[in-house]
Amino acid sequence: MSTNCTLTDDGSPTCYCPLSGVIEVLGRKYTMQIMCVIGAHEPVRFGVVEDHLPTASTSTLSARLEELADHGLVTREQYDEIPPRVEYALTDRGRELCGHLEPLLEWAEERTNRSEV
Amino acid sequence: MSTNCTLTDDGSPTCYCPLSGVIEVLGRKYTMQIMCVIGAHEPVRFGVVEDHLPTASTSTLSARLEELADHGLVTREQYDEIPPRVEYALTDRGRELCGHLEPLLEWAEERTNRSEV
DNA sequence: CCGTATCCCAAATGATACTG
DNA sequence: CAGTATCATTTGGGATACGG
Repeated sequence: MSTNCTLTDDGSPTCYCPLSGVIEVLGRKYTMQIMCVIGAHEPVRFGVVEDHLPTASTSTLSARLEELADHGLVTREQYDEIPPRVEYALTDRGRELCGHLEPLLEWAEERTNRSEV
Repeated sequence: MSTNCTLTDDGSPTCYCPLSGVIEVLGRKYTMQIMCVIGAHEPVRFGVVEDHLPTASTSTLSARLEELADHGLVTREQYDEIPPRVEYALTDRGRELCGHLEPLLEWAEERTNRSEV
């Protein structure tokens, strides 16, 4: 249930031993990016997300989106029009998460652009 | 090189299309946790990290640690004593990263403890 | 247009044993 | 103690084609 981590001997932050719930999803490929893409462009259609993650396949994107919806991080609004339209947006919790993710990705991006590929 | 993302039409944050560098490593299992464990206990020995991530195998942990070192996020200090001792700590960049990771994991932990497994 | 269903392959993780 | 090497396995992810 909890972290079962009582070793923080120097008063610094606790650690986060268990690997469950949201973290597992976040670890999957493209998940963090998807969250941020939605956060930056919501409401956003499937195709747009796809455009932003050109290297991700349809099925992967679909899977990620579903997982995120299952975890209550994004909403999926379907409009029965012709042509069909579906819009994804963040839930309140998703927005919370995104607030943490954005600075992280920004940081990672900076660091990547220095010397690595 | 860059994000190639110029679609931020509403003035909100940019998005982070490419999946490279640090993010790739962060996506691997246990990476975020390892960073935070080191951050909370540095300098920390291999066995201690292992104790904090009971479900991770030796080889996985070893691989992660090496990747993190390769990316300049952690340092590895080896003392040629008997018994051998190795200590891991964060680099400046690692600490930066950890600063982003901690709130994220904290948030994730809270959320996980609510209803999910 | 927005996906889901399938199949296949590659990568990643786990388990274990053995060495400096 | 701190790993590395190896092997087996699982899982994730890519491609594709078809359905609503």
